[in-house]
Formats: sequence, structure tokens, C-alpha cells
Amino acid sequence: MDDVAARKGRSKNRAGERAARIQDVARLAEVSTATVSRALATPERVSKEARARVLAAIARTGYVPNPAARSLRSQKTNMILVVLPDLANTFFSKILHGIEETLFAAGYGMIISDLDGSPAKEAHFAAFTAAGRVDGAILLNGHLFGQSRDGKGKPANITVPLVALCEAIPGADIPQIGIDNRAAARKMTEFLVSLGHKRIAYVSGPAANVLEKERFRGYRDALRAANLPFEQDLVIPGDYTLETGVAAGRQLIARANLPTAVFCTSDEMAIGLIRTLTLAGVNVPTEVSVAGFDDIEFAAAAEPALTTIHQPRRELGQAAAKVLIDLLNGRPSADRILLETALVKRDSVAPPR
Amino acid sequence: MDDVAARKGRSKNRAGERAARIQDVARLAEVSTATVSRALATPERVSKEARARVLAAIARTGYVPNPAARSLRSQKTNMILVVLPDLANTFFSKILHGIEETLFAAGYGMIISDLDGSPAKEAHFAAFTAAGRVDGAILLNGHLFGQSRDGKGKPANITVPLVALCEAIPGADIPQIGIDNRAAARKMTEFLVSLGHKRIAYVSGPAANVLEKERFRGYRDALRAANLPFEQDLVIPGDYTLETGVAAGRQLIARANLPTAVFCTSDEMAIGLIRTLTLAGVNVPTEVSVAGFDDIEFAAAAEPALTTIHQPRRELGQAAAKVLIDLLNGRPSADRILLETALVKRDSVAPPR
DNA sequence: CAAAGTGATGTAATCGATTACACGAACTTT
DNA sequence: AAAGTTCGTGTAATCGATTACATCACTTTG
Repeated sequence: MDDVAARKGRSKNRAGERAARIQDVARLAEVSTATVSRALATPERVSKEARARVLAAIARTGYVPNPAARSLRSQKTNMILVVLPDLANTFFSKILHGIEETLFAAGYGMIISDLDGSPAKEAHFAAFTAAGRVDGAILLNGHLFGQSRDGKGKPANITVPLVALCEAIPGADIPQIGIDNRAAARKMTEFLVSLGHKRIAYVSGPAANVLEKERFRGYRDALRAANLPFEQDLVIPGDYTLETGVAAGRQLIARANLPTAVFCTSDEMAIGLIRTLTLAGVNVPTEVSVAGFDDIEFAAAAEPALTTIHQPRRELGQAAAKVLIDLLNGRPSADRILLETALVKRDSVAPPR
Repeated sequence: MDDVAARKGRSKNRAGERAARIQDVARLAEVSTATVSRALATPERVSKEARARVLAAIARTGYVPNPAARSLRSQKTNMILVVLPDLANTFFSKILHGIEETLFAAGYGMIISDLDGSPAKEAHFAAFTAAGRVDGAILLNGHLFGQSRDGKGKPANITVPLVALCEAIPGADIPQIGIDNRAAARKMTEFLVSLGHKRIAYVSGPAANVLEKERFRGYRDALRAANLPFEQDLVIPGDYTLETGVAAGRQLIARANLPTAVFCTSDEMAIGLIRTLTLAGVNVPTEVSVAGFDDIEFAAAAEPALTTIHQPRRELGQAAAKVLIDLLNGRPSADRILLETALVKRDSVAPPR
């Protein structure tokens, strides 16, 4: 006999009994294990009396099916992996909320992987997924497991469905859920133009980022449509964080002639920028208008309240989870979903003087 | 023969082969499955040649151990459950980050449960834990699974280690990790007193909340120590959200005589309150000082920048994960850890006029 | 030189749930 | 009445990795 039980005391609770197994329930209900299993999985295929006895026995023993055994047999884990570039980023929490509630309702659990910029970690979770620890994955990090950015298709060893959320993965043949970043950025820029702004600065995201590329195109689209010149000087690099917003603000202040409006491609950057301008005595919005992107919680509470692009974050999470669940159940599913954004007009944008 | 494989095509990748099993590796390496297993788990107990052959076979087959089988046999899942009251709340994201990195480094995965105020969901995850789907759990929600607030001990059916983080669970004999809320609240109140404030309002958290009770005591401690009268009128109910901060601000404005300082027990409420006061033409901090609690990201970016109590959120997450890992490995571990808070002085607090 | 020890490996039982197949009883159909 | 259905149930194989025990080939020791 082996000693697993003795060594770890693993399946004993504090009272000392082992956790109930399907056999214990079967014995108590005076049926076979097959009948117990069927009473739970396909109750209509079991007689009323047997079912009642089984349920009574389950209640008495406190039986809960062992998931490892079930998973080993059925080859399903009922777990979904969510891959994030940065868990500490405010932007993701409401998306996660939407994912979690949808998965939960469908009987799935959520495992979170915060990549934190570590390729080793990404490789680990790719192997984790390949090993069948999850039934599917939602990727928020903009590229496929262990693949370079130009890679096509999904790696041969990953066999479970994948879904890309927010950051589209170019060339990957998996469903993509997100917003139309280009159109949204164009909409905001056009709004600024419509108020009379002619020199509109742009605070970018990380250059390699897919979102950034799309938003930048939208910005240029709007300028071109309005016959406004594109000035490289007005593009200020950022990475979506508060800190780079502050840095962008400092850079602007040091300039001879300020633009009349600044379009920041994240709310965090916009808030950092506004704060820096305000401290330097530059009034927002009377001297410089500032627009954001995302509509995070604090956008409305900022001073002045931020004009921004609203992303339906919770709905994005829900949509991605729903698509994945459809895939898992073999149901047909859209392979590209773009949710509507809205331009939210608050107080940080005004016509130029 | 059964039809699991045929129905789901589960362990076949796109090329059609099944995922490699330990037997496949064993056959290729011309050893037994026991040797393969040992080559991975206890390499020193296997000859150099056998080990080399096994590793080569693993590389060739792309073998990854099946976690369900492993878990079934070893009764370990290498998964930790993290229970949150509200995932969308900004306060938790950095804590999660700290938890995740520590768990990951120790080889554990993180499953997240957002309770969202649903007792049914809580019961589900209690059963989930009892069923052995995780090796342990970190509770951020202030009470034990399925227990009423006055319950003692842990429910008999949960046999894995639990750790309480941030919100202490009164009466539970599990390790508690957090900060000294009472001392921190006292420290902030004393700071306000030291500047000359005599009428200090208090915007509370939810009445039933453990944190709230402690912070409120700290507030009263400081008043008592300074011989200042406690006025029930100056206690304004809140629930830590931005919205109740706004509501508290409205309530204050409607009053005949404003307090000279307001201590909000969360940064979100402080930011909402400041915004409401500012819009009503009440200057912060010259007319009213406002202090917060938590030191969330936006505290520094608020206008004016928020004076608040800094909680080491990432470290809190790390500490809780570390304690849990110690428990899982049978190592002794502190059963109460209080991390240091710091009073961060920024611009939202000034002496009264 | 025999007895005991050491090291490497294989055999097969085990974890617990699911389910194909077999079987018998009750009920229909021809 | 014989043949076929339907229904409820039980038996036992199966999922894949781990590991107690057995075995065999050497080496060491009394």
C-alpha cells in the first residue's frame, strides 16, 4: 500500500474522516457508483426512488465530486485562463469583472496570469495551457503565447480555443473582441477640430502596441480630412501610464508655443498631463484642452472632469467570455466583435481662445 | 471502448496526434513509466544515462505531465483561490499583483473569485474549496466561507489552509495579514488636530465592516486624547465609493457651519468629496482640509493632491501569499502580520484659517 | 565467504469519477 | 406466444501519473 494518505493527511478534515467519495454515497444509497454518477449528470435516466436515495445520501455525506478525477476522465477542467499584460493597471479590473461574471454563470472558473513583461512567465503559461490545465484562454496582451509578433496561426501545441480581447493579434486566426480604435481616435480628433482647434498634440502609447497604431491612424485620418498639417513635433511619446502623462506635460510646458489641444490616448496620461499643466499655471481647458481615452472611473472625478472616449469595459469582458464559451460548446461564433464607443463630453475640452 | 476521445477530439492537436503521455515517453526512452516519473521528480535517483534518454524523449514528444492525473494521485492542485468582495474596485488590483507574483514564483496558480455580494457565489466557492480544487485560499472579503459574521473557527468541510488579508475575520483561527487600521486612523486624526483643526468630520465605510470599526475607533481615540468633543453630526455615512464621497460633499455643503477638516476613510470618497466641494466654490484646503485613506494611484494625481494614509498594497499581497505558502509546506508561520502604514502629506490638508 | 547493504529499475496498485456494454424486467407489437 | 423495445441498473475498463514493493546486479563488511 502506498502512503500518500498517511503522509499528507490530505483527505481528512479536522474530525479525521476522509472526504466522501462516490463509493461512499453509493454504499449508503444501496446503488452502484454508476447510478450515483447518473443521478447527478442525467437525472432523467434514473428512477425517482433511486434518485431520492442518492440525493439523501449525498446530503448526509456532504459529498462533492472530486474535480481531478472528473477532469482526468472527461478531459475538461472548467477553467479558463485570462492573460494580462499588467494586473495592477486600473483599466483591466472592470474587464475582468465582466469576464468573471460571465464565466461563473456558465460554470467556469477563472485563472489569472499577469505577464508583467516576463517572456519566461508567458512561456510557462503557454505550457500550462498546452498541458490541458484550462479549457480555453482569453488573451489581453496582444500576442499569442510564445510567438513573435509576426507569427501566424496558433502554436501547434496549444489545442484549446483562444480569444483575443482589446488588443487584436495581427495574423492570428482566433476571434477578436474589442473596439474600433481608429474610428474612436478619429471621432475625438474630429471633435477637437470641430471646436476650432488647429494645433492638436497627440500623446501616444507604446510604439509597438497595436492599439497605439490604430489610434494614431485615426488621429491622422481626422487631420487629413480637415486639411490640417501633421506636425511630428506634436507627437509626444507615452506608454499609457500616469507618469508619462506627467512627462508629456513637462515637455509641453517647455515649448515656445503650446498647442491648443492635446489628445492623450489614455485617461491616466491625460490626468497626469492636466495636473502638470495646472501646477505650471496653464489652465485647462481655457488655455489648453485635454482629451483622454478609456473613461476609467476617475475620469469623471478628475479636475476638470475629463472629456474622453468611453470603452464599455464590462461588456467587453462579457463578450469575450461569451465567445469563448460558445467555442467550447461547439457553437458558431463571431470571429470579430467591435463594441460601440462613445465620446463623453465633460469639462477638460473647450473651444480655443 | 468508450467514446470520449472520439466525441471531443480532446487530446489531439491540429495535426491529429494525441498529446504525449508518460507511456509514450517511456517507450521512446526504453524505460518504464516509473523511471520517467522519477527522472522528473527525483533526478538524483535515476542513472545519468536513463535521465538523458528520458529528457531526449520528452523533448522529442513535447511531453507535459497531465495535471489532472497528477492532482488525482497526489491530492494537490497547485492552485490558490483568492476571494474578493469586488474585483472592479481599484484598491485590489495592486494587492492581486503582489499575490500573483509571489504565488507564481512558488509554482502556484491563482484562481479569482469575485463575490460581488452574492451569497450563492460564496457558497459555490466554499464548495469549490471543500472539493479540493485548490490547495489553499486567501480571503479579502472579511468573513469565512458560508459563515455568519459571528461564526467561530472554520467550517468543518474546508480542510485547506486559509489566510485573511486586509479585512481581519473576527474569531477565526486563521492567520491575519493587514495593517493597523485603528492606529493609522488615529495617526491621521492626530495630524489634523496638530494643525489646529477642532471640528473634524469623519466619512465612514459600511457600518458592518471590520475596517470601518477599527478606523472609527482610531478617530475617536485621537479626539479623546486631544480632549475634543465627539459630535455625532460630524459622522457622515459612506461605503468607500466615489459616489458616497460626492453624497457626503453635498451633505456638508448644505450645512450651516462647515467643519474645518474632513477625514474620509477611503481615497475614492475623498476625491469625490473634494470635487463636490470645489464645484460648490469651497476651496480645498484653504476652507476645508480633506484627508483620505489607502493612497491609491490617483491620490497623487488628484487636484489638490491628496493627503492620505499609504497602505503597502503590493507588499500586503506578497505577505499573505508567503504565509499561505509556508502553511502549505508545513513551515511555521506568523498568525498575525501588520505592515507599516505611512502618513503621506500632500496638498489637500492645511491648517485652518 | 556469506550476509547485508546499496542503487537502479520495473511491475502494478492506486487516486475517484465516468460511461460503454451487458443484463434482466416490464411492456409492446405482430 | 414469440420477438422486439424500453428502462433502470450494475460491472468493470478507462483517464494518466505516482510510488510502494519487488527484483536484480553489484559492492561492502564481519
